[in-house]
Amino acid sequence: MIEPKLTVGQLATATDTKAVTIRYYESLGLLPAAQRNSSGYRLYSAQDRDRLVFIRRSRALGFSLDDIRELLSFSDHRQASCAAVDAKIAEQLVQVRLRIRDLQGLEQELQRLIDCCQGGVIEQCRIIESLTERH
Amino acid sequence: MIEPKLTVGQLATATDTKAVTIRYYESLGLLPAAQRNSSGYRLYSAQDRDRLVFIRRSRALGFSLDDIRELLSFSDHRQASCAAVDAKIAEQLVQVRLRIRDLQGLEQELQRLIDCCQGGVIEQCRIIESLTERH
DNA sequence: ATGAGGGTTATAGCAACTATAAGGTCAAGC
DNA sequence: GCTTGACCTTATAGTTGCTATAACCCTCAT
Repeated sequence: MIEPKLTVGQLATATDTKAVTIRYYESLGLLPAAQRNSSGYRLYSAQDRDRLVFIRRSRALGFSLDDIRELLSFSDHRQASCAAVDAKIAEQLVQVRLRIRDLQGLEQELQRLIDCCQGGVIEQCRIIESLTERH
Repeated sequence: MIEPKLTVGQLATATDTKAVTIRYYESLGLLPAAQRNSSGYRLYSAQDRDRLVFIRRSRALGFSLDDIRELLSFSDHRQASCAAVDAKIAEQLVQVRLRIRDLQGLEQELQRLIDCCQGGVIEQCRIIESLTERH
């Protein structure tokens, strides 16, 4: 059984991406220039779909498109050591953890602000006051 | 004692902001058009500085410049109820918590990826494989 | 008077899309 | 056979919150 090729809209639906985003990735070279049918429509194979899934999964994990370009080039060198991949994932984990700590700081600050407001008018509102104080 | 006015660079230093950013805020109307000296240099009062501190503190808490525009307008209506301010902070807290949960999901995913890699070559690397699987 | 270190404006670039315009294609229903 | 609507094409501009660059002006110490 031959694989059916997908149009950009079908691929978009299949991968929960927007068609414009797919074309955007192509324009950046993250996806190869798609095959075209006789009237210029893009056609995608299962392999193209896999590559897009890879990109979207990586994006969902917080990698930048530049990071992803690198990850993709790793995945194209099937005989290379996977140490570099490992390192890249580990570094991303570090970044994510930093960001979490960051946000937990904000969370506490915001909670503190909410706690210190007793209602009433702005003039007496300790929130607005707090925001004007330097740290 | 009269207040000394600050130049943009001095204000920048005093508030840990960059001069360009201050001018940018002015261009957006977040800061009022600054007073100028005879040769066109911007001059800032303590009140201007307070407003900038407010903006920067709010940015540090993750508010967008649009949010901040709103917060500033609240703080300019000193007799209004602070309920709206409260609500805005509470909403931001919700968003921050969502983002934290999000990132904790990523954290686990990344950890899982790292755990499943046994070293070796890319071809056998379960990380790359995992990234190509749809969720 | 010259150079360093401020200041001024306008414009372009960054990431990762998203939106819009202006048009070509295709399958279905009448 | 024709129209309608949903798709496709490209190119360009907008989004957020800055940052960088260019090209110029001002001030002060040497």
